[in-house]
Amino acid sequence: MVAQHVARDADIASVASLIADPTRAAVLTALLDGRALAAGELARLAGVTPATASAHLSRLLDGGLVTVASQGRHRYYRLTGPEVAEVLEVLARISPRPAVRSLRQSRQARLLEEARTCYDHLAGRAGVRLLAALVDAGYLVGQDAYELTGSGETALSELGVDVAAARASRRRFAPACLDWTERRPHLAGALGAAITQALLERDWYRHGASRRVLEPTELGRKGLAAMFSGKELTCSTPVTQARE
Amino acid sequence: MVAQHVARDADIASVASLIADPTRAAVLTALLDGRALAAGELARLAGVTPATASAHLSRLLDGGLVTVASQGRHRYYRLTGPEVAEVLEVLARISPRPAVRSLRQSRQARLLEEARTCYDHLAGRAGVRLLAALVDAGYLVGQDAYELTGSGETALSELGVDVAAARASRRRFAPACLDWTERRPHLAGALGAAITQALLERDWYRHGASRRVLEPTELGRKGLAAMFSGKELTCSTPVTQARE
DNA sequence: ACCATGTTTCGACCCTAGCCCAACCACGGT
DNA sequence: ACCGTGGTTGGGCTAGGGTCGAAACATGGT
Repeated sequence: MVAQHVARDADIASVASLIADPTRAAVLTALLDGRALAAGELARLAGVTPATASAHLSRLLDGGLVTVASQGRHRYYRLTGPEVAEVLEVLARISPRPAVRSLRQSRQARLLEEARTCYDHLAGRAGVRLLAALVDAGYLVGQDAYELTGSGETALSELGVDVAAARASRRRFAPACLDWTERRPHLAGALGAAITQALLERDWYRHGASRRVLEPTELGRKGLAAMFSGKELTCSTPVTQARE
Repeated sequence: MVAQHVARDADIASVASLIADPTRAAVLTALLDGRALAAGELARLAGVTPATASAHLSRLLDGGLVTVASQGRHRYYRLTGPEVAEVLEVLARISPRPAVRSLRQSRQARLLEEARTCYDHLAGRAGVRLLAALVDAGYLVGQDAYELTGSGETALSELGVDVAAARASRRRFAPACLDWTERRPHLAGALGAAITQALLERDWYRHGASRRVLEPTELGRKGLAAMFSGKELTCSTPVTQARE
């Protein structure tokens, strides 16, 4: 007697098995900031030999989770798209938070919780606070998906956000995304990405050592404080700058 | 030399590995309608012996993907919550659509595409059409997340939807959810669930043989046509009723 | 032409994890 | 108190897949 209802669903097990391996998960996580990385770099980040990494990348490629671009003798891998990043984010939401072991890791964890990119938009405490501030200021209205008000459009344009381009994109405009660490929403979608880009271009935030971590600059602290009349958006007592 | 940046993220690999096994994926999919099923029933659905299923369920339990309730000599398993269902749904979105093999499977697939539950709300072509109709009728406004208009509140209340309860729920009220098969949004969240419940209670839709499939009744066709002044919401040429 | 660097392929090893069978435990009914 | 059914546990088998070293392939620089 065989299974009565053969699942006629998509084959989620095959995709899940691609993410299920710790090495591949590390690779995907490393790509979570949306940038393209070379195979060797990914091997190093994941802590395996190039041979092993290559095998994994080949499987991820087959599964359509990553795409590759050859450039000279390098091969740059990147996530196929936001859908893949979303899967990783949603998985993280129901994954056990690992116990912190070492001081170095604990610092890393705190940095990630404070401010990071979630594929291409600001997440973590800073992301949650930013969304709250934008709503408080009357720049955004809505609940789970937001719309820009007139004053919001002006304010963001002044910041250097290309609102028109964000609107023209085929992506959802300004959906909320439940933050993985904060369990409260931050701003995602085309607008979230555009704002984050502007923050980086203005040098209000900078990529940290681990790339996904974002750190506010002095300029950024002041700029944000001015923009939202003194609301505390950045971590006032910066995480101790231990260098390893 | 060990990995340079040990990922300080959640351990997504462990959760993914729980979903990665075809048998466990089948079990989770079977639970995707939100109901609680007995261990033996799940074993039968997944096509394995009770012993095997028990081992799998035990792992899913450890991983927090399912919860269990003992009732007499039965043990009823259910998904832990909507977050788990969301993971499965999002995974399905980037999973390869399996090639249809047999006629029986093709029928199943068509039924699933036409109308099904997505955890606890209507999905598939019918779900997408329903959302479009609700927006067209001016009952819902918004983009990625919706709000109920005055006329919408009246209309849905008449249908037997408990809008107040849906609003009181801690869940997001009326977010859009990108449909896995249609790639267009259907209505999710507390309101989506409440509407679906009302449709079932009114006997406008009934559970199909495979439980996740929903089929409109004659009453439902007429009711929906009247409610939306003739818009075609249900499949006019019903899928051929082959009985195996 | 040659070498150095980055990447993939091949072969071999090991180990995890899924499967079933059989026995055991738990609960209900008679 | 006894059986029958539903469920879990332990043992043994097997297969699939992750790992690395060595070698082949590709590209760029000298």
